[in-house]
Amino acid sequence: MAGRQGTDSGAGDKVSSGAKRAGLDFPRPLTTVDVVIFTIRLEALQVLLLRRGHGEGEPFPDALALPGGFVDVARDADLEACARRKLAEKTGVVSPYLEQLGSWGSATRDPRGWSATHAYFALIPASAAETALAPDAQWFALEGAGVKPKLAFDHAEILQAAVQRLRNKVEYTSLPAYLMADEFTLPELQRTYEIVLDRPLEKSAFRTRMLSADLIEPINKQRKGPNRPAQLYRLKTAAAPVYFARTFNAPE
Amino acid sequence: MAGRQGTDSGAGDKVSSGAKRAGLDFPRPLTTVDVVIFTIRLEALQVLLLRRGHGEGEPFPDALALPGGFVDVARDADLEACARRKLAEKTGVVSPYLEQLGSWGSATRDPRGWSATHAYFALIPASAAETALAPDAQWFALEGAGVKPKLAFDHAEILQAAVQRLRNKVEYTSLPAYLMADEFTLPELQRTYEIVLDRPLEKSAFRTRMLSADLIEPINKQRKGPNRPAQLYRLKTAAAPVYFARTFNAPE
DNA sequence: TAAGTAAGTTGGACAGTACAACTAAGCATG
DNA sequence: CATGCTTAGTTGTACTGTCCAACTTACTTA
Repeated sequence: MAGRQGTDSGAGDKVSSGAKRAGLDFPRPLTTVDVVIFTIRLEALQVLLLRRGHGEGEPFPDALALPGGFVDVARDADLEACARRKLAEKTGVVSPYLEQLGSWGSATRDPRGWSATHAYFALIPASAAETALAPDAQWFALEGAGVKPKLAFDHAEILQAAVQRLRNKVEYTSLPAYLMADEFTLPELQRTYEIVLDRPLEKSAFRTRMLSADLIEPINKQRKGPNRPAQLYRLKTAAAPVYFARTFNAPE
Repeated sequence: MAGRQGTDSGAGDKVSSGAKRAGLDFPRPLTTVDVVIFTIRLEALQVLLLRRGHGEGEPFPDALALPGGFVDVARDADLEACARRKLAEKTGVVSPYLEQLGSWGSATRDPRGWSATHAYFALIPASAAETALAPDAQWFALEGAGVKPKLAFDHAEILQAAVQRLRNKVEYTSLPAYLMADEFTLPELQRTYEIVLDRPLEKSAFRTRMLSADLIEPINKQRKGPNRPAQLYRLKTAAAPVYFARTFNAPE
């Protein structure tokens, strides 16, 4: 039933007398936005988590949680702006890759009442992962049972969905490019893919795919190391990710 | 922006005296769920739309809109249950393919105030597309400029996102199987793919892909027509869709 | 019996990955 | 300065699955 409304109300929801209209004078769910922020640190995929406070009425005191919070109807023009705000507040990072992940809402996920969260996931380069980090924020590797320690709300589920979505898309997109610094070598990019996918990739197929995509371009510089120097590349367009027509190998 | 909900409500969110906790005693966005319901009718991909009423305070009177409405915190255990409820109310269909599409929220999408909708998309077989259809609901083909006539809210954008997501996934999944009747032939399945993708597919590659996937099984029956009869198949498991390792051809 | 149409098969060309061996360029060691 | 080690990058063959087109099969209609 597409709820009709009482008199209403624009922005201030006066409850019109006896009109029982769902949504306007019925209780509204809490609305939050959470952001799963990934980076690569120490050869591992890591997520930014916050230690929650323990003020009065605060659920899940001292637990770890994803960065996020209530939508501020006065400050946030839309959901994505809200997500960017929370991202910036916690990392100082301006505009990395940000994608909507999904939403989770139920009567029970927040002890304070029916609540729905809009989850986003962001990829930021390791170089930006340290700067201006909020004091209550910390990076956690998610290998094995690493981050399992119970997260607040249903954030463990959201995090798992984010990892799954990321792994899935890395299989056939150029998303890991957003985890790289401005300049990077092909072996570094491949390593990033391998860390996210948690499996080794074929060197020559990987190079063929990346080089034939309209994704990166060589710059006039090399990365010197103890061995043969590697050609440095940079992203061609800071724009949209590339979608490949296949996964790397049988997804099974 | 005024409107706090007085004392209220939900699962008991008492507002502690003077505590100014965002979200609890701050205004909450409206929360809705919308469902994009697809089927194949008359050799075309079609969507279910509703003609809105024109009661007092109703935004977008008489406009077309996606089926949906406010989350009912008393009846809906979670968002997906809410989506299934709305799906059932409008089509009578019980449990087709239902996937979360994303969420749209902003200060301006609903004239009544800051609102966020959780969008789902559903696939139902043509056979079920007629039964128990709500009186205000109607199927619309979305060829060319078919359904362009302005939809309420940002529903045009949501619909476009749904079509894009569907087309994308059809490229490398077995989603169209959920648009089929219980028994179907391979040419019928291929035709469904072609309708959704709006381009012809190669017969032999299509057959190879479908038959080598663990998706369908032949039944001991044939579809008789004016020409050579076709083998009938059914879905092996009513369960999860199959993901193929490639798209059908270069997506560009 | 012949023509027509759609179902289903077959085979060669092609694209991109899988696998493995190879060359290239730097460093460290003696 | 030659040798060996390590990583960057290339080459070539095998294989998988699509692309493309011709072919066979089965049934209807004239």
